Amino acid sequence: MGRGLPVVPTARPGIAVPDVTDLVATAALLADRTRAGILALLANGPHCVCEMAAATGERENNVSNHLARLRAAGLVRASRHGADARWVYYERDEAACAAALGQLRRLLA
Amino acid sequence: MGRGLPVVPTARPGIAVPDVTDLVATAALLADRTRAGILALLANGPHCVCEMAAATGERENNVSNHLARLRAAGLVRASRHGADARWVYYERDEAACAAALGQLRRLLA
DNA sequence: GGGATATCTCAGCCGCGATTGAGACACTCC
DNA sequence: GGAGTGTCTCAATCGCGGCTGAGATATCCC
Repeated sequence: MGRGLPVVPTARPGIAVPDVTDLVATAALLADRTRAGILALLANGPHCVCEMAAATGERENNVSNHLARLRAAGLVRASRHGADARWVYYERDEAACAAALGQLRRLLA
Repeated sequence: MGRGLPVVPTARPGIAVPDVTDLVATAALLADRTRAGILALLANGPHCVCEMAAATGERENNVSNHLARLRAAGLVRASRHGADARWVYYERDEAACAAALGQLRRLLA
C-alpha cells in the first residue's frame, strides 16, 4: 500500500524525462509504410532497388530516396552486383537493426 | 556461394511485402518526442497529467492530447486519484507495450 | 561513341499531424 | 451555489516529411 498513488501529486518534484531523441529518430524511420516494407523485404536477403520498387508498388526514385535515409541511419548497406554493376543491392546491417531494437526495448521494456 | 547474389535479378518474381500497417502505426506513436517522453516517465510508475506536462515542458492540454492517442492505442490506462478525483493518473498497460515491442521485434528480428 | 538501363539527386508541391488557443467538463473546497 | 483547479475537446494554424517530376550519374551492350 505504500506503493499506491501519492496523496499530493505536486509533492513529487524533480521528475526528469530521459533523452529520447535517438529513439524517436529510429521510430520515425519505421513509421513509414514504404521504409517498413523495405526492411521486411530485406529480412529475406539482399534485393536491388527495382525489385523492392516492384514489390512495394512505389516508384524507383521514391524507393531510392527511402533507402538513402535508411543507409544514412546505418540500417542498410549498398553494394553493386558483380555480374551487372548497374544493379545496386541492399542488405540489412543486422548489428544496427539489433541496436535500433535495443533502443525501442529500453523504452517499452 | 549458392547463397550469393542472383545472376539476373529480374528472374526472381513474386516477392511479396508482408502487411506492416499495424507495425507502422505503433512506430508512429513512438516517433514523437512528447509521447516517447510520456512512456518513459510512466515506466517508473503512474503519473498525473500536470506532472508529465511539467516534466516534458509541454502544455497540459497538449499532453492530454497525446495521452488520448496512447490510450486509444491501448498503451496506457487512465484512472482518477482516490483522495482528489480531479487528478487523472495514467499508467502503462505492460501487456500492450510488450505486444507493441513484439511487432517491432518481428521486423528488426 | 551512342543508346539503353538502373540508380541517384534535388527542388517543388501537398497532405498529415503537432501545437496553439479558447472553451467545456469534472471535481473540490468555501 | 460559486470560485478555483485539473483535465478534456476541438477548430485553426503551421511546419515537417513523403511523393512527384525532371535531370544527372553509372554501367552495359552494340
